[in-house]
Amino acid sequence: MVRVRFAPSPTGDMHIGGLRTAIFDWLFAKANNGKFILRIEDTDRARYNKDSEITIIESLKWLGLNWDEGPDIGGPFEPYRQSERKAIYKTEVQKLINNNSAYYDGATPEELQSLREEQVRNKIPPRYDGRGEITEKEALARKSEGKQVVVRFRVPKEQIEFYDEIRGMVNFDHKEIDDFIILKSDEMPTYHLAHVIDDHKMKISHVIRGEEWISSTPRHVLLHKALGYGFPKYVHVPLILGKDKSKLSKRHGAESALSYKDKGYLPEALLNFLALLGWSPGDNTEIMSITEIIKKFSIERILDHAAVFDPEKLEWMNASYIRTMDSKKLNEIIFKQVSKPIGNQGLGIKDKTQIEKLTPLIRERLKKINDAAYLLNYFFCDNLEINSDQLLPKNTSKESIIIGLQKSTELLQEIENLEPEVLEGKFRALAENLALKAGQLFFPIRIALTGRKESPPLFHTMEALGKEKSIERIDKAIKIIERM
RNA sequence: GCCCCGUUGGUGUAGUGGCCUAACACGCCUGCCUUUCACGCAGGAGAUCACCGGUUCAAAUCCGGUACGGGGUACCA
Repeated sequence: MVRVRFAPSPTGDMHIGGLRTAIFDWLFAKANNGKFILRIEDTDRARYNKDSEITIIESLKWLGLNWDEGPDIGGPFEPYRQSERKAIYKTEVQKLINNNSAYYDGATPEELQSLREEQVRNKIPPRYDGRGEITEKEALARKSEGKQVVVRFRVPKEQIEFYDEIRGMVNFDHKEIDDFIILKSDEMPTYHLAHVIDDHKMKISHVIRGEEWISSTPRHVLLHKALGYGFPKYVHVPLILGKDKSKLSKRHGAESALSYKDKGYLPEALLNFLALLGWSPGDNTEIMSITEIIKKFSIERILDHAAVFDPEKLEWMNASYIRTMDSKKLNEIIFKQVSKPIGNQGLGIKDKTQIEKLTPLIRERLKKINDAAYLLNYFFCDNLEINSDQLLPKNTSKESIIIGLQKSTELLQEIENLEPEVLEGKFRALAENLALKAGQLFFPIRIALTGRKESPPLFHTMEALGKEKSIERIDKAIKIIERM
């Protein structure tokens, strides 16, 4: 039975890198009919952030990465929050102490610091030498005096190796690893101890996590052995780097998962894109439904090197999803966006039917959903701002533009139903009568109607805008030109 | 410093010893379509597969070294 877990620390926002790891976890579980478990690793009280867990859960839910067991829904191995599992860790630590695999240590942070400094000064690798080891009795006495005591793991003098599913055998010399802390002075376990115990107790089959964990895996291997546990399979997935090839961080702009939601990215597009960072199906297909990705996903095809995050390609993929999206759904999400207040990337629109006829006009121009407000803006504003210079193309005289616009309003007045094909025929005829090229007439009209040089096809815009508004805007443009 | 992991056009990937005169996608450029933008379509530029050496009849693919990049070296995860 495949059981994988995503085990974030609630110390900040969920980032793209973490999200990608979660995606691989989830994909692997789904591909193998396994279980996906969410476990919150909140053993660091100093860095703990209350909102973080909420953000993490929201991010995963947004992407549709649903879990089978977790802190919110429980499961057969609850609790799924490490801070609630202290008793379990304590028992296991006691076992370790009893069989001499771990010891109490009374060295103070100051002592540790000076030891480290001395070692660095002498150009020897900074490593703890076990000087603070004390007996259980001494530890108890110290604690009652209010002094700090930790528990350290006694690293055995043996060669350590483990098999990484992506990279193969990895070897470490025991000299590289010093006696590390497994229980902190606040009686919280460290990550190393806690996750080993939990992965075992929760019957995790595959530990899928970021590459940054490779160097500490020997400790985990040792811990598994000392505790008498079996081993999970290790899968260290490549990191995601920023444009400058450094680990993705705040420097690279808003990269928290939820910020992509705010920016108008579709969850299915983000998922698809992220799945392709460090993995590929092998046949060069890129746009894939979630079902397809699950079907094709395998650990063997995960790459062993980091990938640079390219926001431009993400944007392309997002736009591609928007283009092929079901109309009803597109209407829905565009409306959701533009119904937001004006200051919040919306247009304050209350009536959904207003959007339905406009969706086809902006669909292929939309890269991100929150671009909708800009693209739709001129359909809804009452006082369109017009850059007067743009009304006069260089190749056309002021007079002929005025005449063209005037005739246009007259023409519009006569037409009953504004159908694009009909409009186009009539306006082309008008241009011909006035001895103007189509563009010479259409361009000023476009500016008058939209205030912009680019827009959806003119006559579709006219139709959407309606007769009254179109005439009104053209009249206004004529007045502007006359004043020039 | 020490340890570990990597290295195919700017970016993501394909490639698992001969089909590689290196494929696909994003981006970039040109043209077509068109009333503009976008979409779409047709082309193009861009990689001596990090470098050096070895194995082999044959290497992007296997081995070694070097360089470069990344990660780790905490009472953080």
